[in-house]
This record gives sequence, C-alpha cells and structure tokens, in this order.
Amino acid sequence: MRGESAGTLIVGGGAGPRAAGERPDEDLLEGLNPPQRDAVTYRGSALLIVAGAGSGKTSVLTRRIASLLRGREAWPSQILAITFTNKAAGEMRERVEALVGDSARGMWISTFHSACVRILRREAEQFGFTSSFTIYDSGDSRALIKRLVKEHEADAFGLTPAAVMSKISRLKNELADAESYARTANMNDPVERVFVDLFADYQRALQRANAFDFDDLIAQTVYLFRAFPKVADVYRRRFRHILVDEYQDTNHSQYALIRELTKPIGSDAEPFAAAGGMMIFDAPAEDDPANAPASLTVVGDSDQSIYAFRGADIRNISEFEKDFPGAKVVLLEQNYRSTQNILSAANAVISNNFDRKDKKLWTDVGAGEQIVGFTGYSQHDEAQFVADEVEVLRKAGVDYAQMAVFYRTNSQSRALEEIFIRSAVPYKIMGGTKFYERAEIKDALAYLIAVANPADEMALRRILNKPRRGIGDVTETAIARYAADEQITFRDALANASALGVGPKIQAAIVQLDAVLAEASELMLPATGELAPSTAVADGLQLLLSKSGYSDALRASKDPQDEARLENLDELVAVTREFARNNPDGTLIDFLAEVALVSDADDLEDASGVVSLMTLHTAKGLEYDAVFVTGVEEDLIPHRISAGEPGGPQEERRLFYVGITRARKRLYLSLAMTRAQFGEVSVAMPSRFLQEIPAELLSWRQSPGDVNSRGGTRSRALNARGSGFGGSGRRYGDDLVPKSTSMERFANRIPAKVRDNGDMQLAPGDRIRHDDFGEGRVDAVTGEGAKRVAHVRFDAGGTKKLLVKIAPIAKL
DNA sequence: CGATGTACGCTTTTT
DNA sequence: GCGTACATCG
Repeated sequence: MRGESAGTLIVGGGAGPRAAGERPDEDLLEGLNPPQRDAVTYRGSALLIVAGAGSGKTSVLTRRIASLLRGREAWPSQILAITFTNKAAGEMRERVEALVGDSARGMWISTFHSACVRILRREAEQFGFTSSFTIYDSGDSRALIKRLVKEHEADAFGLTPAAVMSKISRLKNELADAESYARTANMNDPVERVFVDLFADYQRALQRANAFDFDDLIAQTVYLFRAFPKVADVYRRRFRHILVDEYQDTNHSQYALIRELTKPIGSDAEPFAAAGGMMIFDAPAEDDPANAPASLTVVGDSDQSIYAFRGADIRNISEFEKDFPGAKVVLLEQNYRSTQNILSAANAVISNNFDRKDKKLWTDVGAGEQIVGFTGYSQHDEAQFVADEVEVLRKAGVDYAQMAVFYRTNSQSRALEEIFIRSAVPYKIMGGTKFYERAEIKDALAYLIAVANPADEMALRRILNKPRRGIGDVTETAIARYAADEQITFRDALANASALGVGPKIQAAIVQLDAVLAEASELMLPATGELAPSTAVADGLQLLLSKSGYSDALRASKDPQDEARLENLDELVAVTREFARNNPDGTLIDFLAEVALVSDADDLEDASGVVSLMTLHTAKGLEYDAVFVTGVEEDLIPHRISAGEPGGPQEERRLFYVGITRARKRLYLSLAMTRAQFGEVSVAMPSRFLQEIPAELLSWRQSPGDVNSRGGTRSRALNARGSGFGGSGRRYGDDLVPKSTSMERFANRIPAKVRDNGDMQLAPGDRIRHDDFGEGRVDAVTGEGAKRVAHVRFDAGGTKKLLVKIAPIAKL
C-alpha cells in the first residue's frame, strides 16, 4: 500500500520528545485498521503477517521497524530486513528513513543474496575463499557447466548443460552437495555417477576460481553457520529482529538460513572445544534472556507464490505456525488499492485453487469500472487495441506512468513494441533490457573481474582474445597447460609469455594484456591500508577498455551495431560513476557484487512519463491505475509447459491473480485469436481463467465470439480442448474447466453459422476467394493441422500467408 | 586464426 | 523468426 491509501504518510525526522506515558509510536498507527495495528505493535518471538494483495504490508512492515527503533527496543544495527529485490530494499529503507530519520542507517535492509554476500565477505577466509571472491551469474555458471559437460562427455549420457545446471541448482537449494547427493543417489546408474562427478568438479572449479554462484551464496552461508557455531552466534547476537518480506517465495536454503539466525545464542556451540578447554564465552543458558532467539516477522501471501519453479516452497509459510510454536498470525484482508470489481474478479479466479486457505479481499471504495475484455484477430490487433486505449486514457487525464501492460512471456513484448512505436506511445520495457547480459558488458566486467579476482580463470579466458589479438584455442590451451605444469595460476602464466612457446606476435599480445591488467590492478587495488579513490573503478574501467584496445576495435569496426556497443560501454562507465557517488567507500569488489545481484525488477527507476511493459512475474509488488493483462490465452497463461508440472496450473492461476491485483482503477484483459510463435501462426484459445471471472464484472469490447463471427471457428476451438488433452471434462484435482461452463459463457456470442476450414483441401494452383482480398491463386501450402498456412497470390496484387483453418476464404 | 555461411533449436518465469 | 553454434574455407 502506498501512503495515500492508509491515511497520511508520516514524514519527518525522529520521534522527538514525548510526554511520559504517551506511546512513542502513536503517530505510527495513524490511519491503520485494527489488524494492521496488531501487526505493528505485537511483540513476541514470531509473527506471521498474512497480507493479501494491496493490503498495506509494506506500510505495516516499515512502521513496525520504525516503532521498534523509536521505542528504543532495538538499535538500527540489530535489525535485519530481507526483501525480494534490491529495489524493494531501497524503497523500504527510504520509507523507514522517512519515519525515523538518519538512525535508519545502520540497518541491514537487503535481499537474501546481498545479505549473504556481506556475511561471506567477512567470513570467507574461514573456509577456503578470500574476501575478494566474485559471484558467478547464471550465464557464468552455464558456461562453466558447458565446459565440464564437454570434458566429461556427459551429453552421451543424455545430460545437457541446461539439465545439469537446473539439477545442481535444485540440489543446492535443498542444501545438498555432491557428496551428500551421492549417498542418496543410485550410484549403479552410470548417468548418476557422471552427474555426481560433474557436480563435484563444478564445485571444485568454483572454489578454485574463488567464486560463488547464486545458490552458493545462500547455501554456503548456511554451511558456514552450521560448521562454525561461534560465527553463527556473532550474527545471532547482532540481529535481534529479523523481518522477511515475500516469505511465500523463500526456498529451503533461505528458510534454513532464517532458522539458523533465529536459534538461541550459544545453542549449538561447544564451549569447551574452544581455547584449549577454557570457557571463553557464555555457556548455552537458554533461559538467559540475553541468549533468547531473535524475534522473527514474516510477511507473505500464499496466493502470490509464483516462484515454485525455482524452488520456492509454499510450506515455509503454510507451516509457519508449526515451525515457530507460539507464533502470532495477523490477517490483512482489507485492500486499499483496487476497486471492488477488480477484487471480486481476483477473488473469483483464485478461489479455483483448491488447497488454499480461504481469504477474500475487500474494499470500501466501491465497485468502480467494469473490467474490459478485448479479443484481437492477431497479436498485432491486440496490441493496437492496447495502444489505442492507452491514448484514450491519456486524454482522460491518466498519466502514462500510471499505466502498465503485462504479458506472460518476454517474446510477447515484440508485437506490443512494434505497435507502440508506430502509434507513438512512449513506453519502457522493464527487465527486458538485460543490460548486463550483453556481450560487450560481460566482456568489460570480465576485465574488471580479472583484476579483482585473479583466481577467476573463466573471466580471464573470456577476455583472452577480446579484442582479437590472435590468441586462439591453441594458445589458450598452451597457457592452461603451462599453468598446470608449473603449478601456478592461469593469471600468473600470462606473466611468463616467453616460456609458453608461442610465436613472437602472440607472445607480444600476451605481454601487452598482462601489462594492462597489472596497471589496472595498481590503480584499483592499492596496497593494503590505502584506500582507492572513489573514482578508481570508473578510471580503471576506462583504462582497461582503452589500453586493451577493446574500444578501438569497436570504433574501427564497420558493423553498425558496434556503435551501440560503444554506447553501452559508456553507459557502464556511467554506472561506475553513479556507484562511486552512492558509495564513496565502495571498492571494485563491491561494485562487481552489486552488478551481479541486480535483477531485472531493479531498474524500474525512471519510468516517469512512459507506459511500463513487463512480464507478470516482474509485476509483482507493483501497482498502476490502469493495467492491461495481454495474451490471456490457453497455452500462454496457463503456459503450456506448466500443464505437465505438479502444481503448475495453480501457480499460473496465482500469476494471473497477481496481474489482476496490480490494478487500482481499470483492468483490461485481452487476447488474440491467432498468435505467431516460433515464426509460425497458430490458433489461440481463450484462457480458462477468463471463464472463472463472473460475467457481470467483465464487459467485452470484442468477445471471442465477435471475432469468430468474422469467419472463424471459435466454438470448435473452445471445444477442442476436450479431445486429446486431459480427457473430456475434468480429472480429480485438476484445473480443467468443465466444458459446459466454457460454452455457456460465450455461447450467445457465437453465431449460428460457423465456418471451419479445418478440412478444406488446398493445393498449389487452386483458386480461392477471400472476403477482404478478393480472388487469388494458392502458391504453396505449409504446416500441419490447425497450423496449415496457405501462401496466396491475390489477383489484386500482393501475396498473403493465410491460416487455412480460420481465414475467411472459400475454394473456387 | 578468423570470417563467412548454414543448421538447428528455441522461448516460462529469475535472485 | 532470430540468435547461437558449428563447420568450412580463405
């Protein structure tokens, strides 16, 4: 909830002097409803806030923190608040600062990953890493695994890099390592043996590179706490109040981390093991209040759990009361965001998930506008509707920034983008940028990593021949062999170019590269004790790019895209300068960690004055006056891949629910009759979720039936579901909508006369007549079944590709 | 070693 | 329909 919906947001500095007896947090409770007040003021070891969409959870969380601080119940440094994205963390910090002023500074408000990086940075030496470790993003992990798969010839066993990667990730999220997995796996299975080898090799490679992958950041922190109780106690003593947002999206390792942090201090320590039998710290006296576990507050909504696919475990929240006996539960159901129509639609949809606790959002702001439905002929037609409607709203006084367009898959953004450009609607694609995944950016970062973490061989290999300096596979292997023979690192091998036995030209190139890296190191990593100037990262990056010849190579290139690449690099330099401004003491290592942990949802910053386009996943946690959910079709939402996964369709429904509940005043649901995917056109069917919305809430500007009447075959499409896909009707516990319902909803709009060209025989040379384009001759027919496409040359001129099944054509 | 051409496979969501 | 990955040629 934003400030305006819960009464006035209290802005301003600290608590100020107060009369004795007055609650120091009275103003913090202003405008809150009774359960919200409970959530702010309850004091106990464990609190679960079940916060429905738009129920003001952020407000409650920030006020709860503010009230702890103002009441002197906690120092800022004793607070650890975990959010899902860096952006959410920044927002929360801002809002707490608005309530309590600068004293918010010492708090840890960050994502799980960032918090773990901070901890690991301090403790890395304990277990074989150095504090200058770097972080492998998914791309780095993929590259490494790919190499290992090749080395092990694991593809012969059907192990693809993608499969290995996701399995390793899943195991790490369950806190399993290669060793423990090997104990449970069936090692008679050669595939399993290869996998275990791969897993172990992968882990060794990471360790050698002094690097952690995303999953390691959490898992290794848990291992650290378990292996070194004294270290764990340092953090248990420090964090007395732990708050976790979006708890429904935590996975097992994150849960385990929270468990470790909320154990009583000294609870698993072995006092006599330390310092030769001398007790050097308190005995584990659990009844000593000083050793009491930290208080834990979690906030979540199981209806908004949309990350099960990457290990989020809904049981973390559904079994919270069992996990933390005596926990208090507060339910926030009053919604301050949306109109009742929107909420009723959301409630109706989500109530189709069968194993959920019933929860109904309500509001007192009134019914509001009806939800608008629209069916386009194609995804471009659909996009045009969205663009037109955006302009209508704009003229009615709605700011572009208050409108958002959601879609299930990133690929859907292309059609929207095309139409928006043509219609001159200003927009920004959120998260789609993938700035840090661009090759030139990864190259530049690899240069920085090579300087920051010389052990990271991957980064070094990446830049070895970028720009081209004649160092190819052969030379790379020679360097690696030399390093192995001499028992030195890959990086140190570069310094001995003359010993590699390569040609003089290549030798010179290696010397040059080595020198550039050395010079940059000196600039960015000054001798211990000295502090690098805050501009060091920016200066170092520019030095690397220019002296390595990277920039020059791009400038000299005649590929027109290279100009854009240069601009991207300038942008990266700008990012380093911005970083220096925000973190005057920030080091190169800090910069790299920040970059590795930024997510797509984080650059939602300056979307002022433009319409926001994003996936439904990215939309979580955001809200807009007007929301367009596009592509509400079967196989898209619910996505076809989800059909085979346990709980998949239900998660898709939650995703749709999340999309709906982002809207404050206006909600549009749109779909297309046909959609081009993989470069081929196919027939789309309305999503089953549409039929879960009560008819009176939804007003169709153009219903699936309307589109049909133009010559399509909607009724067939709606019905077609029954055959061959999950049987007829419904299976127990499945999400299939009974066929009769789907027919009822659209029945009155489907014309009596239905055309279905499904079995029209067409061959090259046939003549046809099209309702709009007139007569023409078939050149070719491609595709199969419902996707059969006729390539027709019309007499009036021009050729068209027509989907035979639904095109308004007749054979002559 | 690098440039050019072709085949293939891919598209669910992301810290 | 696009980008990557591999193969072949210069």
